[in-house]
Amino acid sequence: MMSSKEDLIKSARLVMSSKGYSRTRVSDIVKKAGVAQGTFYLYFKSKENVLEEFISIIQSQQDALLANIKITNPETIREEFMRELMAVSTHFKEFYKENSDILKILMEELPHSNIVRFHSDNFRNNAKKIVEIFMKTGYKSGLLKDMNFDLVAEIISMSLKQLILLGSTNKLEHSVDEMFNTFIELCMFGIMKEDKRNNA
Amino acid sequence: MMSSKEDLIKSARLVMSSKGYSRTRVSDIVKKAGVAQGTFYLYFKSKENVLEEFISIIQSQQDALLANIKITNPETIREEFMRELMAVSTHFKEFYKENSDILKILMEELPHSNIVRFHSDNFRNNAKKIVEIFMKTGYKSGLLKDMNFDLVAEIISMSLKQLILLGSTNKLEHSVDEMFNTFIELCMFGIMKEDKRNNA
DNA sequence: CTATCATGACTGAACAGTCAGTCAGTTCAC
DNA sequence: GTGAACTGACTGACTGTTCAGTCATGATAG
Repeated sequence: MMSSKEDLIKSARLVMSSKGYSRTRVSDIVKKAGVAQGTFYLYFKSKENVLEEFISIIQSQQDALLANIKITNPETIREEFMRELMAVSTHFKEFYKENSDILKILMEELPHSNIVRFHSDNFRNNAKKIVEIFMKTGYKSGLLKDMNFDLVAEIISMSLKQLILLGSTNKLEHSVDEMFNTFIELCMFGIMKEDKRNNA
Repeated sequence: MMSSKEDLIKSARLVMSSKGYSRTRVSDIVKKAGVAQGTFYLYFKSKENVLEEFISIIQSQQDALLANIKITNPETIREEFMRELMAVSTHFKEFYKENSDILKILMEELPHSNIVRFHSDNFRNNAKKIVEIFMKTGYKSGLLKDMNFDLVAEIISMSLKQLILLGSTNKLEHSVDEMFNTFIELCMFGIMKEDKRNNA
């Protein structure tokens, strides 16, 4: 048996991720949850308060994600490095799959809602930080090129973000998993043939 | 001397790209344009009609972009290929810079507005098509690896899209130009050192 | 005089948020 | 064991506001 609050959150995730926050009516949410309009306001101060609820869900999920990610040690060999990269990317994928609906809602509102903006830096920076630490480790081990890692981390976490949005918008020719893996391969090796590179 | 309609479009670009379509009020637009509420409806059937206006602006700009892009011939050598790649990416950058505000508005509304969705496939496919043709040409010339080019084109155009969004949201530590160039480098060569690759 | 362009007060629908009231369930006094 | 008193989750009709869109009227130019 689900509580009314759980019903409401579940409905809000569903409706808001398909219609977007602004277009979603409180009446849509309560109708889907099968409760009265007033019940909504027993559990949420306002419509916007739902976003805060979402943020706290993401924050706790993110803590769990970070706890699972081990940073490679600097003496890592290539095989070890690749194995750990795969492990990290698998954790990321799972996190995104679990929360793609909420993440989509929050990211769409990010530029327009002060509440979301206030909390979101935290998430973006954490994603970026993981990528960055990972790359610096790879560089120290002599596996990666010398690049502007801050910049590359920004680009990679930005693209991952876009993948999340696409993932919840279902009209994809390729699965998110497939895109995720290819994206990582692309970032690691590029599309240029290696034997042609030294001609430059 | 600007016409009222030009004023209104300029204002709509400004307000909608910062507040988003749903949160923008017609009264915001007319206030910024310095005309009365009724004047808006002399030039636009409805608020939503502004989006259609935006779409037609993008479509004509896009036609100009496509006209400028030459596809490399299959016997291209590496230097020629890279030069053409740079030329294409420069054209893209200019197109994005010119229209980033409108593109941001349309992309945000894409999952929620039937009007935008209806027209947007066109734009997304064209961006993807250019990337794809370019890669296939590179592959035929023996410069690029054998990959799932449809998938890679999807990923690259998706990331470019995200770059546009970031470009109009000003809170960036790196310039869009810088990110754009690094992104292309990343896609071409990856971050992995080439001499380590053959160990796999 | 007629056309076109512009105005801004007005309308009505949609919506977020409220509140007086219902009712199933629980406590407790006798 | 009965019923009176109490609780609090839940209801949905209601309210005040916001806002897209209208229209009667005014200004200006040819």
